[in-house]
Amino acid sequence: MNLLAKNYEPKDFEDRIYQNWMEKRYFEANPHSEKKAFSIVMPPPNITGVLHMGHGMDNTLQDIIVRYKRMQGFETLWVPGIDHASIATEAKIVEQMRKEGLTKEDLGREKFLERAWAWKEKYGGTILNQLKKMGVSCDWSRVSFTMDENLTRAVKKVFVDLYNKGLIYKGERMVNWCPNCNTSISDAEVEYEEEPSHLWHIRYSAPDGSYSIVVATTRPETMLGDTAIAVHPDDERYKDIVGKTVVLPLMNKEIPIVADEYVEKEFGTGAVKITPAHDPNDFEVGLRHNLEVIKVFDEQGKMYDLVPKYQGMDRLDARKYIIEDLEKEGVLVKTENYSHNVGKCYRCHKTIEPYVSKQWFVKMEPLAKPANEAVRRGDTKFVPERFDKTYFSWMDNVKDWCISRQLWWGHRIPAFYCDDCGEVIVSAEEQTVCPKCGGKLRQDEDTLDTWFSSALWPFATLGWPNETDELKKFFPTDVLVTGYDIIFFWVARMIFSSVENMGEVPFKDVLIHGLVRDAQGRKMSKSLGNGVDPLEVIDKYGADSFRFALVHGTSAGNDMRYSDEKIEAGRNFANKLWNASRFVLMNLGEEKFDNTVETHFTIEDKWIISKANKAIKEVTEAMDRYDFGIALQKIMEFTRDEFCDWYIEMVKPRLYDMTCETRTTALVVLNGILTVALRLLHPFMPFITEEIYTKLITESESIMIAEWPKENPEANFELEESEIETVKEIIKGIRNMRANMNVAPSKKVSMIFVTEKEDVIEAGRGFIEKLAGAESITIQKDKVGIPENAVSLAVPGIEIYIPFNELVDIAAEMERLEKEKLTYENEIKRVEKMLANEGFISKAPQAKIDEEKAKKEKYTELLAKTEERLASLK
RNA sequence: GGGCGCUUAGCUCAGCUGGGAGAGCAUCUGCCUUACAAGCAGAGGGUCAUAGGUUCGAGCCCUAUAGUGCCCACCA
Repeated sequence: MNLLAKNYEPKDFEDRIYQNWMEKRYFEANPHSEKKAFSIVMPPPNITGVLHMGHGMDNTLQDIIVRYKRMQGFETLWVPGIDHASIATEAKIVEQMRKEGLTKEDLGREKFLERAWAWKEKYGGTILNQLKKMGVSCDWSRVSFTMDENLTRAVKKVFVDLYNKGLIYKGERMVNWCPNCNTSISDAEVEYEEEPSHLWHIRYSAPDGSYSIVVATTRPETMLGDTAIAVHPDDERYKDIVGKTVVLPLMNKEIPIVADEYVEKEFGTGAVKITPAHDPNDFEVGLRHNLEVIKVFDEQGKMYDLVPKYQGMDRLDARKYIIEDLEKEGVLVKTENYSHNVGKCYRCHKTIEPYVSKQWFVKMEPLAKPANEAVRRGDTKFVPERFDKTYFSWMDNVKDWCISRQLWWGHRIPAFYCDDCGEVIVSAEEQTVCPKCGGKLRQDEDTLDTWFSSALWPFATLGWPNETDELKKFFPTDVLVTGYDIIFFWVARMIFSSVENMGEVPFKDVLIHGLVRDAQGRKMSKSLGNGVDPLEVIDKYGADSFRFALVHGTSAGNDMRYSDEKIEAGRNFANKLWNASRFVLMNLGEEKFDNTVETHFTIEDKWIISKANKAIKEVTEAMDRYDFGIALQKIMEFTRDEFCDWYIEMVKPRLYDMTCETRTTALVVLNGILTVALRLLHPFMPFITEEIYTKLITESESIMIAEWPKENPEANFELEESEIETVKEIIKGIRNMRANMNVAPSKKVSMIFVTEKEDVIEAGRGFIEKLAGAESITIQKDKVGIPENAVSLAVPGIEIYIPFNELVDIAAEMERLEKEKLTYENEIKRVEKMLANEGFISKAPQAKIDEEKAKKEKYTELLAKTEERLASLK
């Protein structure tokens, strides 16, 4: 016998099932399959990472999609992989070395990279193994890494191609410099945080003291590198002194006063100190006025010896001394409190510096244009749609992308320099000898931005630049699933890289999800210590409940709050399903049948079949819209509210009577409907559905490869469906009344039905007896012989009388009836108002009008019955 | 400064193209009914932020306002 364990214990089977799926190689995709392809590439987690809720959300959604499509018969590929995360990993390794008292320089590049690769080997697979606990069905035979051979080949090719097209160039520009990570970073990697600070007003005087000008600055320490003062050309206050000079305090050096439109007359004093080396706007002003670029501090933020006493100080420490000295000199006019945004490194959160430096850039405009056109055409659609605004607002204003990093861990820039003749060679192959002068070549020391390689992910993981079968079969991919926080970092860059290299978009849809927050709505973070560990949750409740919690009641693009209650709701639902299945299996016993078994459907069989058919339709539609919260809701409603609460209860008498002619039919339907529910649920809760499915009578050895249920137009039994719904209404009404009048559930009572619809009552007789506690049921067409003291209720076309005798709590019943009366009256009022409205009658669709008329009729009848009963009780 | 969300039952949130307000949890009442007390049955609870507008009809569409959150820009 295939019985289930008494209790739902996910630990007993989740790992075993996953192992089995792996052994059966269900996750693996075949590029030579005849089946239509469906593909997703996984956003690769960093090799520094451990599984967190964000991964949980992201991969749950992907797995839902992939399992759904696989069941629908697609040749489904989900490519997993990991990212070398250049800056983050290097920082971790440097930190590890620091504890041993070592620096990168001590080790040298080669030894350092050995360590980095060792790190990758050690930690690289950790998160992927953690993902397995969630039940993800990606093709593990195709794990990719952003630095493996093929990706490296792709990176080099793209770099060289873009260089040859003039879309990659090297230049001295103002970049974002992180003095802590010691590298340049891109604009996207800077995060701005508001910080309280001051606005210092400093007076710069004429050489002869005949005039002076006060500037306002938040960065007094950079004044040592001032090479001008700028004012607005139209500013009357300073008109006379433009073109003259002032003396730079502390440096005792004359600098010019220039006029430039960049200056806002209204801000501060209307005069700005210009430090071309340390401010992007000043740099531009400097270019326009041909100003000298004087660096005040070095790459580590340590002061140069412009003024010897500050030499070697950190720039932010030097600030204090400089302010003191300005004060001593009497040129500090005013100190205002001022709060402003400070750029921070998104990796280490230290203040970044605008810094002039020679770096490699990607020219963005020619790449952004066709990519934007493709998205505007709808080649790629964002879900929800509004996120295309995020994409466009970034892409439309994007500046050239600084791609070189002063790091060792990453793709080394394939540029080679000849120190003898200055020749630069960009080549995918290693070059050692200068083709021009025969001199020795040395390779660029820098590596590429991590995102340069992840941008190629959707096609490079499929083998590009080789023309692989995988690429032919699975590219472009179908959907990318990711959080809104990496739309610029990654999504945008994948799109323009793909349009450039592949001539088409990398994916048709981008499904955007929100953040998983804690129960108070705060972002989960290490520093707050409010992060929830998915592995702990899975260990305690199982992966299915975990996945349920991340999807139930959510909608795309919105953040969600995580709480234990949500997990418990999932666990409770799983438990419900478990027990219902246990019931079905117990009754199936040794029974074996296939689809040739003769069946004689009863009314409740037809009802549940019809309901299942509707559920299939609704769930499938929701799945196709990526409306997973809705889909799951529908599945629960069908499984619990219809199948468990009603159908199972209805068929119990047939099951317990071994001589019942339709007993086997009941078993066939129970088995059949349960497998429908399980298949619908499988993408969401893969383990429990598999555990149960494999014990039922089915055609497939695993639910993973079972067919997604299809709607069957022949399985809509409208009549039986509505009759059972009426019976349900009757039972609910009686239960309600009994509860209201405090009649014990065990107390059986006799009932008299007054109706013309005797066949409905006949059909439902057994159910009413069992589920509403009827002792005897009499059906008659008139009210002859109904006892005086009977309470009653009505559903359309049917009146039910129950002689409760002395048990009746008349007051409670009267109260209930009064309330019922009011409800009906209000409904009638509402409908009448609608029907009296000429606009409604003339403009509303006829179907709607008929619907309202029918309602009026129905409620009028019910109201009359209610009033009648009230009168009889008085 | 610009953009995008959110505001619906005590809490957390659904609500598709406008047509009688929903779920989970919590609360109250009654039940250990041979699948399930992680359960069953029943109940209470909402002028859908506010003010206008469009419409026969608005939680849903438009405008404004308030509160709240996020993203971008970066005027020293």
